[in-house]
Amino acid sequence: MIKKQLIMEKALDLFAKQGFEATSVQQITEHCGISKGSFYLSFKSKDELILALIDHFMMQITSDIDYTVRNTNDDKKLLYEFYYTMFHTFHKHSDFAKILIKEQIQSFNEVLIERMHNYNQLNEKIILSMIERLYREEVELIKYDLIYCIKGFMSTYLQLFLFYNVPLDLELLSQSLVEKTNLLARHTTVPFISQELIEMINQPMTEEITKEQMLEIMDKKIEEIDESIEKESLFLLKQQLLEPTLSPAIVKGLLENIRNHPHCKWISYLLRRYYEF
Amino acid sequence: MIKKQLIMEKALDLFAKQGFEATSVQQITEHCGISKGSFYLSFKSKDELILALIDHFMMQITSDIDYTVRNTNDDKKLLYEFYYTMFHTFHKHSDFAKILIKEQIQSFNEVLIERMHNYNQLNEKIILSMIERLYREEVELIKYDLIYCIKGFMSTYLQLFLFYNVPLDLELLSQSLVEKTNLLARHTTVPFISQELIEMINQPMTEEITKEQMLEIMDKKIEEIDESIEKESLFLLKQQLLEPTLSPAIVKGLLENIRNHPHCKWISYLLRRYYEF
DNA sequence: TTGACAAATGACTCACTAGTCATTACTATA
DNA sequence: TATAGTAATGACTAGTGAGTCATTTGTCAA
Repeated sequence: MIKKQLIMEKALDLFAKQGFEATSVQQITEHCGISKGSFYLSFKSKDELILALIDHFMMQITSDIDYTVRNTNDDKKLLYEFYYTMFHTFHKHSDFAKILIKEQIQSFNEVLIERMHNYNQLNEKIILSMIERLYREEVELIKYDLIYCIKGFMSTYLQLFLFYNVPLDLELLSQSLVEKTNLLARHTTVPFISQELIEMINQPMTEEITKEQMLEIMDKKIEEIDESIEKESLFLLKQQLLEPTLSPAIVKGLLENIRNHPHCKWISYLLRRYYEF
Repeated sequence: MIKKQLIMEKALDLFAKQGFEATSVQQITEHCGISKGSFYLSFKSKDELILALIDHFMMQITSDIDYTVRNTNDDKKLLYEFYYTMFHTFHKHSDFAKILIKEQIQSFNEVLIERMHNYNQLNEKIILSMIERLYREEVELIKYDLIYCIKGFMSTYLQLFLFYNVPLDLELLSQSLVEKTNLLARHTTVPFISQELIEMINQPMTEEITKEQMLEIMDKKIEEIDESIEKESLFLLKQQLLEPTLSPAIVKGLLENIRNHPHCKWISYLLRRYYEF
């Protein structure tokens, strides 16, 4: 167990400096003063190591932030405490944070991408709960945009103190972001990210949607919709899905018909993926 | 020449899917239907290829945005046109954009990091010029924060349409960001990023500052400052730099004295790096 | 001291990569 | 058609990396 921690610590060092791909197991074991074989007694593979690191730190970071949000009773202080804790915990684990930002995950294995996706959703949930508690129905239409703005603030200002090791005043930074967040929450009138868009995004990317699921959604939407063109298009597309008879050009045209209908974005997206347009 | 473009195109494909490191020259040439030797007739190395790609696209993207900002005469439309062009150009080159986000550069060779740093500064300049034109002295104190917020918006919303290939309404997105930017520009009162901080950051990271340059800065600051403690601390630190006589603890204490003085952040940062505190 | 078990080692395998270069295929001119 | 010059090839080199496993070292109870 101790060995495992040693390896994780030293590997973190090297990953933060050189990146994951560029660091060999050899280097890690040398840096630990152990043999290569020994490494494989603690971890089945290099991938298992990075997974352990990500789990270890993401759990800490996530729970730090979650704890703060749950245990700050004073609503007036909530946003400030959130930002402060977030920056503070990332600062505490800055080597890990560097890895997180450098390796945009993406190119790793499936398991890892899935895992990061989950942590991401978890964090979004925490932010959402905070927003809903602070602003109530006032932000109903713009709450998802607010999440994205907060995440935007986090990422740009994080870069600042991770990659230029400049001394920063976290208190001032948090204060400044509190003001910005309040401004956006109270005065934004043009929402961009709708409930539907969020559903599209949070759909697990890997999993394929089945034809049956699509048919189900289409049935529901056909009932919901009043506009005749869209309704008929949707109906024809449903027929096409059950029994392909129409030419690609027609299918594409029908898809175009429903593309901009607010209730059809999700299904038109699925269909486009299905037909590989 | 044609060959070069073919390679760049196909490589872009693979890099966007798998990442730069994970894509071998072999794979690229297979994807092009040419031999390995042929690759090396067009590019001296794999690094030269990624450099060519980055230059090719960054120049296009940067000049697209710059053109729009320079040629939009109507101030009322400027912000909108900026966002729209930015998203539009990144969308047009979405494979490249993916690479840009995935490979956080960082772990590449020196030349590339330097190059990206330059494009980054160029883009910040464009944004700054836009902000100054739109809001004049109204934003003097918060203009750098505004740049960072705009960059934050850009990066989060870019992620949205790069990694979930969801159909997005760029016009609405741009409108929505215009509103947010205006809100922040007109009502923010708590600045975080000062002129001095920006100078710290834009300092080329690779180049080492010489003792002489530090002495020069210190002389200037000693004259500027009125507060006696800070002034004396700075004076002692200057003596120490010329002729080390004080113990590390004392030096650290003196540094602590000047750390929070608004005029001394930069020099205290340099000194801390110099003494490796 | 011995024997049994666990922990640790590092030489080794196998797969893969960037980059080279002698050879071959192609092209255009005389 | 012959020839010179260019473009393209792919087997090859030299190197690296992840992961394995026969062997050695350490530990502790009898």
